[in-house]
Amino acid sequence: MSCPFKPRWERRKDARPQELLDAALDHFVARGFAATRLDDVAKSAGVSKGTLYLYFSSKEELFKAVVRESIVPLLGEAESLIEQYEGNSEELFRLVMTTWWENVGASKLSGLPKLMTAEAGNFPELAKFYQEEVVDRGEKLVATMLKRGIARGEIREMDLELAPRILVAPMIMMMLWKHSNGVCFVEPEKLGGYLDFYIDMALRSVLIDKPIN
Amino acid sequence: MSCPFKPRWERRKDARPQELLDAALDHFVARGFAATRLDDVAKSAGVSKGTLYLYFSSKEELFKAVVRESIVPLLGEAESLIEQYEGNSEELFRLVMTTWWENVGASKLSGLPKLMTAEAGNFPELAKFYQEEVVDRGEKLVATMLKRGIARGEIREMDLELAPRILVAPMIMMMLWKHSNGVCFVEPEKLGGYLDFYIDMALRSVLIDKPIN
Amino acid sequence: MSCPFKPRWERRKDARPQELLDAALDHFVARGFAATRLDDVAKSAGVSKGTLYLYFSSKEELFKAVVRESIVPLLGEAESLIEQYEGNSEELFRLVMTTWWENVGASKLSGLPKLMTAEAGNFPELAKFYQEEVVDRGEKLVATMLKRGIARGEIREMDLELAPRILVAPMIMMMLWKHSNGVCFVEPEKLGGYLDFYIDMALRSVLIDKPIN
Amino acid sequence: MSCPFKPRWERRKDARPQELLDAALDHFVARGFAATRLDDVAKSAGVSKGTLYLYFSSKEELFKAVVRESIVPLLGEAESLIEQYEGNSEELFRLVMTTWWENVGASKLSGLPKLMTAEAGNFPELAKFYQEEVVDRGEKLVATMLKRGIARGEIREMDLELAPRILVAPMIMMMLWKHSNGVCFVEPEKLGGYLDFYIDMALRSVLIDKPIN
DNA sequence: TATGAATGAGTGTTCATTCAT
DNA sequence: GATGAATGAACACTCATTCAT
Repeated sequence: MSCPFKPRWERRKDARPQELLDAALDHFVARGFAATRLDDVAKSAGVSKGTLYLYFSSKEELFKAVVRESIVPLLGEAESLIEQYEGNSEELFRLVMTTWWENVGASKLSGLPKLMTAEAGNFPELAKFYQEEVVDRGEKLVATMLKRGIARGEIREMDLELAPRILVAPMIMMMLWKHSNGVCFVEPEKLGGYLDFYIDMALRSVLIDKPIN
Repeated sequence: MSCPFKPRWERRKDARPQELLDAALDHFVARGFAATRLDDVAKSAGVSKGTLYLYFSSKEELFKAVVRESIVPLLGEAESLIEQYEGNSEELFRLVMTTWWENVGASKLSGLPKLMTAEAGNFPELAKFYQEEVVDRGEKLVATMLKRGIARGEIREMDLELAPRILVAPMIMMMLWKHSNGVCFVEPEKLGGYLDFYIDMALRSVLIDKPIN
Repeated sequence: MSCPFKPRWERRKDARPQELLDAALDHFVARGFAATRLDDVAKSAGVSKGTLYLYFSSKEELFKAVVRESIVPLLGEAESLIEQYEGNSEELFRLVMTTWWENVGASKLSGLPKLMTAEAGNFPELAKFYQEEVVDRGEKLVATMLKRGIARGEIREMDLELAPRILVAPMIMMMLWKHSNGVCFVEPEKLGGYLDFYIDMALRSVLIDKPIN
Repeated sequence: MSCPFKPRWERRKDARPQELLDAALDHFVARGFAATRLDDVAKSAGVSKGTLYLYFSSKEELFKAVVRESIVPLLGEAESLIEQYEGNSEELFRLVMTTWWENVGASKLSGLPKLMTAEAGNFPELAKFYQEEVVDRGEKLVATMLKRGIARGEIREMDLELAPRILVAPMIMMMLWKHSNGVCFVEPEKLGGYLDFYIDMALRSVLIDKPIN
């Protein structure tokens, strides 16, 4: 709280290797919590299984750390971007979503939604954390963007509680596709097309003057 | 004999499989494949663990059966509905999505997308099956609806490969929300609001003449 | 005891189907007691698994019955044959062993030694029964033969406690070979050669005047 | 530390496999493959059940290892003994068989024939391995001994394909007796008598000049 | 008498967790 | 700190046994 750089969850070691979390994220995203073997995580990280326990007291703690550490960098940039932006709503929405996709969707962080979708029921506290730190914050961010557009007369009036989640849904789905091998498979090179199309559709549903594209 | 509580052995073989699949779907959706214990599934279905093996040769086969049996009846209705419909595109879209939500989204079948999202990586063949029998078929259905609207001059020209998936994404997300306890939690009574809002947004993004609503 | 035709173990049903015992013997011989599934035995006999329990109260009882019923016809003939025989020892030995092989070695009863070898440790009472009814009786039979030969001056003096078992060993081994697929495999058509050779060897070791052959 | 009772974790990895194989051999010989519980094997070896899986990937692999590791040291000595021997055939045969009995028959390795007899049908590949590495090699060894005796004019001409197996049969049977509790039971102290008697009988059947004994 | 669906104890196997080194 | 052998609870799966029909 008073320490601005220390997240609320306790670090056991300051030098807690990021490699472990990286390796763990890969496996958790690919196979889910239960099906992930710590043996495999350890092997991927190039350490022994016992070493994992030097940094995380259990598989569950490792999982929580993976999620929490992954979440940190997610939303900060976008929030400040919106606050400072001076252009019109269409450009802002395009910029935010494109940046989001480049920074998150294209990185391994895109696995988080899949992870939380699959495991929320098994990790209620973690789900709550995710809900607050990502979902709520993300929706507030979009609501801010919409409110700004309405104030500028670029975006029509609408229910600002419902709109963000519906508006963002396709973006989330695109991240799920990336990690649902075979289901809703989209060739990586086509994802860009989906992104543009999605932005276009979203703008058409909120802008007063439809974009030309 | 006259006892109102049927003794265990009196259950009919014909009724069993569906009871088992129902119980299994509940557990698989709630906990995922690996974390689901067959003991629990059996208990939920009111049978012993051994009985499961009379009907499904392994946990994996049970899982596959759950997915396959759940989706078969899903899409037929919608397909014939579209074929026969004579009204305009807005009404058709509203009808299809509302019906879909009532039949699928509001039932336990809504758990399937979560299941496949979480487990696709662990069951490649099943993922392929799901992709072909559900995803592809569902998208074709939406594409047909759009094509029909374009022909009738009600819907604008658009990329019919990209549009269905983007258009449908919020509907899928709504189903995921239902089963991601805590994450994106939506109070059940609010889901109706989301549904209407979603339909409105979707229509705005495709109709030539915006709906009034 | 007082009933000359009723063996000492109790029959549960007079009409106890021989088919069940036959099928069971096949499986027990082929796979051993523990690895034999009653499902398979039932299927081989063309009945349901439940039917087995109409005739045998447990797998163990079935096994015992198989062994006991199989043993019955084993030794009676040979005993009376020896008693009545009037020729010389060489001819008698040849006759007894050849007959034995034709009646037992060539039939499915040849599986008994394998069965008892494998399961004696798990069925002590059955082992005792087999020991008394087959082994001891068989050795006494051979001892009688030898004693007769010694009295007739055809066979050398020897330890009549040790000799029978050693003398008969190769015959037992030949029965084991038949049922030890792959181990000590002997082509069926060669077994006859082994039989003749064995008889010749045995006679050489006991006759005072070596046979010519 | 200075505690005379070694704590569990201090056992060396190198020593483990052989301890496990020893314990497993005991149980497999006593009860057969199917009836042997890995729990019991582990307990006999003083480890937990899971430890077995550090060394053998399955019960079947453990069984195979037991057989394979047991036979390696079996035949080498006898082969070189025969090659170098300079005395007459009677002495050689006595020496080989006596040594064999001391080294194999009197050790727990004597359980192998029983094991293979009982389980050959369930492990075809293992049976083949045993046949080639033990049975064939053993018979070749005896054939060599006989050929040598024939060349020296001490042993009569005979079919060298049939003779070894028949000649050796009683020795094998003696090993089976040891492990067929109750069937053909021979008091341990009498086995020596059987051995001498067997050697005498065997020699009488092959030597040109009968031994005096 | 015969059936076969149902049971549940038993066992092979996995894997998170521990701990002496 | 790091290791990896060892543990044992947990769980998938089997199969002898039961019993209403």
